[in-house]
Amino acid sequence: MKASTLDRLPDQTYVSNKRLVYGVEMAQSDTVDRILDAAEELFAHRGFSETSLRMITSKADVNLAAVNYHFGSKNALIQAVFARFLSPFSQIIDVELNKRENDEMPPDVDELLKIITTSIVRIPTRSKNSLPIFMRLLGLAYTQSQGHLRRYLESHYNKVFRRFMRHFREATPELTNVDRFWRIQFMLGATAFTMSSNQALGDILENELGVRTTTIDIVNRLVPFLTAGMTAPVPEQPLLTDVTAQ
Amino acid sequence: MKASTLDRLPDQTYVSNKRLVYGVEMAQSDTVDRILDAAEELFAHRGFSETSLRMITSKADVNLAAVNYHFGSKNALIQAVFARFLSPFSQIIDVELNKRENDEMPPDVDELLKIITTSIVRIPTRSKNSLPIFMRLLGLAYTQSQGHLRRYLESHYNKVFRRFMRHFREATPELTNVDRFWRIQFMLGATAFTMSSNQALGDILENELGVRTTTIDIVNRLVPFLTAGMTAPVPEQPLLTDVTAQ
DNA sequence: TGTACATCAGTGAACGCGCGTTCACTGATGTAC
DNA sequence: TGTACATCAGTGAACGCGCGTTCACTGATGTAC
Repeated sequence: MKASTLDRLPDQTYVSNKRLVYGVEMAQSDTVDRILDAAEELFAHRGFSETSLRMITSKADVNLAAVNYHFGSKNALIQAVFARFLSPFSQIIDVELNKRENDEMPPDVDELLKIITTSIVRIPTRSKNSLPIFMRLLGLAYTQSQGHLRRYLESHYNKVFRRFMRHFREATPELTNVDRFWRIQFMLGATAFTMSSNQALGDILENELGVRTTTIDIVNRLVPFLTAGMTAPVPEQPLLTDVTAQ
Repeated sequence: MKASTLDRLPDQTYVSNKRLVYGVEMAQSDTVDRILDAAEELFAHRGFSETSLRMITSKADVNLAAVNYHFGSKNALIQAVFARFLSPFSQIIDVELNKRENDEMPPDVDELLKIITTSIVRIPTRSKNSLPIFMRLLGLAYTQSQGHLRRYLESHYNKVFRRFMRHFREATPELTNVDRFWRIQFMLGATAFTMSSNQALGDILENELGVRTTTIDIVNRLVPFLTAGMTAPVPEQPLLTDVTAQ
């Protein structure tokens, strides 16, 4: 198809000019992918409210109305950006958990974290920045108040999330449900935050110590930190007592 | 009402009516505080870009133009909201560190975290929600991309931050500079993120397990988690190897 | 002491701007007969 | 096979709206002489 198009270059009356870039025919509905690519990068760098459709469409080099034509609204575009990462991720995680559930020994905290990190690394990437962008988007999803996004994520990925939480419960039988809940939030926080400031933090470190850190380096440092925190003994005496009940 | 108020306070005939509410003289420029109170609550709940000056001024019950009259711009208002929390906080931290620097034993990681948490709790509060609001604002400061805010915080609080970092370095001599840098980011992340979703996470937990968690409860759980992560041994073998150098 | 002027805190209305969304329209391709 | 109509993927221009900011103005209080 590609070759025949090139062969018939003189009478390319069937193929629109827009689809012919450097003589190569682009994938069908190229526009949708171009919008998603531009949107995910701008969202990751600036946040959702701070990124306008005009920024996205001019970066993607498509018409302003194309976002509403293909996605319906800005909010639906935000959700689509997440779906493109999360659908393969949740599939990979499901496969991994299926494998482990046949084992005689249930995975411990360290192994669970390794399942997540290796699954993330295995998401099919579109560029070498995909991993930090995905991490940063996850961080933003948690910290920017986007009600529609929370509802969307909950309705689409709640099942795999709960399945994973069940494994965490089995891996930490010594924790109460409340302690475990908060420690999981701490883990998510350390991860989402670090990944969301990934680039900026890496630049600071390079300036100060002259060392370049890759996303994979950070993950390698993060896992032992999280494992230690997750499996730390629960102190008997609280540090602060709640005099004001605030 | 006006006459009887003035009867009971005969010496205050110069005080304007606006300053006399329920017979109590308000602090000077009541409007400024009302704006700050409304702004900090709305910023904490919705984020900076998502909160308009019209929301703030109508909640504070002041004229729309009053924000620009007293603060100059929306960005300057955001900075003022932070200054009201951070100025007392950095003073308290300075006093605490002065005390400890005369000790023969330098503080370890656990003690350093306790200094921070007890200092935060000691910030003079204006309402019983001040603590979660402050925590959430700190989280937003890190995760929302507000260049002006980062520059402001850096120029005003960099000194106390670096002083604290020096103590962390002395408390963790076994870590390389790079390892320590990233672990400090993990700590900041877990804290900022958890605190910034404070309210929402507490609601989820209450729904699922029927338990109410206060901000102080969360801090009590966070400190042992962070201490364990910060002092975890550094593994000799990396989990993932950097084949793609991404 | 009275008068003139200055300063301060606040106000109401308007400004221009960028936003997400809508709409009528086009031109290429697909389908029915 | 040719013709008529339908569908699809856009496009250009405009829409109304809410935004941060500005500006001329007011009325109370402070200061100088």
